[in-house]
Amino acid sequence: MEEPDWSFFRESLLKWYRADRRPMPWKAIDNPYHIWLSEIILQQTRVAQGLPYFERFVAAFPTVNELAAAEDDVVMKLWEGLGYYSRARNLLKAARMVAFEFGGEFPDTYAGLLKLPGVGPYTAAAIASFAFDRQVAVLDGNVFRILSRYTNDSTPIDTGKGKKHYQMLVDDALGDTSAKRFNQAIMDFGALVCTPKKALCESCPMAARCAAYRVATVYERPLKEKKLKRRNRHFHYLVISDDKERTIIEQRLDKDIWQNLYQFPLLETNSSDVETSSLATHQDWPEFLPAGELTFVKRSRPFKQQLTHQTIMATFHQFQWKAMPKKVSAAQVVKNKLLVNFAFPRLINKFFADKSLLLDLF
DNA sequence: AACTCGGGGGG
DNA sequence: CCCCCAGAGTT
Repeated sequence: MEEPDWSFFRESLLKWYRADRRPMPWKAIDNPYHIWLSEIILQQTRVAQGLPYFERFVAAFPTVNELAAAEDDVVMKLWEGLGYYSRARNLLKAARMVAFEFGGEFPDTYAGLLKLPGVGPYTAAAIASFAFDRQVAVLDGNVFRILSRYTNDSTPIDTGKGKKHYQMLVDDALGDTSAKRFNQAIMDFGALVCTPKKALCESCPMAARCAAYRVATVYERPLKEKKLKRRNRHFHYLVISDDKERTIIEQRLDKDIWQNLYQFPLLETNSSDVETSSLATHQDWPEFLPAGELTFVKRSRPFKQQLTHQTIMATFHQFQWKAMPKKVSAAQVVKNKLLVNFAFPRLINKFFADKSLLLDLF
């Protein structure tokens, strides 16, 4: 096997690249706060999906010091709907670290950045190069795909060995050109030309020396060795309102999906085929809820939410409780109009959006 | 090393 | 239905 021609790769890439191919608001200005924020938002997230969130965060918190002073729930609400909520929790931790321990200044080295919560190898390299012009190459999904194709490499990318291997390759590919420019270029190239499914090989400037293109294995690269496992879960939410237009919600604090978000009191069962009347005998039925005082109102259709590692089927059981106390255990009794201030999973917001189900409780 | 953490877009 | 997306943290 012949040695990959990295100088050809590099020169073709940089010749192809222009900053305006994918305009992004944080590209133009070397503001470490903006660059850090954008990189956290874009982890496992498409630019089109993350962009509005970036704009809203910058508008709400123009500086890292202002973000650091924010309340947790406010940040979670801004993050609502974007997924991977540990990013929002770590975002706030890191902001407070920068603001209160580093005097509002981000670390300006790869190793220093790596110590921030939520900043791993990719993000540290991205910030170090984009904000501080450090000579480090990024290794993200685009880079795995491009390099495994260019070298027709069958090394799986989802192992420790694979990650080290491709880090070596991208370091070779980078050479001594500006990492700041190279990193932008290679990720734009992956998003616009060397895409996962319909790559533009016919107009690719590197096709002449792309090993996978030569032997028609482009769509077999990169290789993964692990298979995805999914589990099914069945949620039954208790939507309990009173005649003063208040509803009971609680915060998810367990180590599970949607940590720190809010929800209605939840019962989980082994199937969706459960009578509403049988829920009162569920072992997790809240102690503060006197089943006898609840008037059943309506049961929703099943709502399906497909996540990466689980498929969730949810049913919403609406009840009326006449003599609802002001506080119920650790849960909260909230005016319906104020529910918009709390961050909910998409699944629950879909229920809110389906007004035909609400039957003038909301 | 294996597992878990969301949600949306495209084929 | 599947896979992938400017990955990271925990076990």
